[in-house]
Amino acid sequence: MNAESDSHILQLAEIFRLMGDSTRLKIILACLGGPRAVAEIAAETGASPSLVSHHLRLLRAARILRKARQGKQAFYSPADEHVSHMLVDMLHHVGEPDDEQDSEE
Amino acid sequence: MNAESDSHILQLAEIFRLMGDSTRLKIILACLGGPRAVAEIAAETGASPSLVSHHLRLLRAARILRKARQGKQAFYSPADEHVSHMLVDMLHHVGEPDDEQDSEE
DNA sequence: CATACATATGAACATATGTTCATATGTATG
DNA sequence: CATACATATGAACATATGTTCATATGTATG
Repeated sequence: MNAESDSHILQLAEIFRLMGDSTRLKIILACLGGPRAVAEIAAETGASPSLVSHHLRLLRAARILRKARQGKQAFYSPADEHVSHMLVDMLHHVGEPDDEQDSEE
Repeated sequence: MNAESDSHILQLAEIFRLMGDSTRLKIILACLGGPRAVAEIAAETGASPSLVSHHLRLLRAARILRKARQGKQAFYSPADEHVSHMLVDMLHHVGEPDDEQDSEE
């Protein structure tokens, strides 16, 4: 495990950490369909605008979402396609039934 | 956001949460290559056997890794291919340069 | 059955983190 | 420049969580 791969692992863990909170994951998913205003995201996720804003700051800092101000509103959308694609894939995975084998105890 | 998709989101968030710790992510990656004993994982990740064991329990409970006892040792490997594939993909993503655009401030 | 080794577990602790509330900042409009 | 609206920010708090240490459990061997 060299320094470069270790750095990649840390980056990856950071992305997963941010996606590992259901409120934050819902916020990300709400933005997958295109630019969403903070108030829209709050309504769709059921979280307060303040909380959404806090999380959006983290997601933006991690380059998961990008921000675009337009008048009084701020619209957020996915920062790149890597994350979007992966999330769509993962949602499929969760939707599919497990090909699980035995499990002791 | 209906009940089913919400359940999927919670499942997905749980998986991400577990992968969102660098120690745990290293443990998972160490097992991608095939069955690894606890002591091996500890050596490769630099974590104590006790800590590795704690994390392995969580990863097993979440069906991310599966356990196979063989004599005194316990070997862990990926529970299914979904997670393995996704991790490999994600590592590629992190390795590739961003096609980032502008960013204010 | 005693010993040695590998792994697992529980308690304790320090620290990180999600959420709320109050308040500040930014932006358009009269 | 005052008002209204959207968003952002900071402090405070309760709770979750990663790690360590001591100890227990499981398994093979003499």
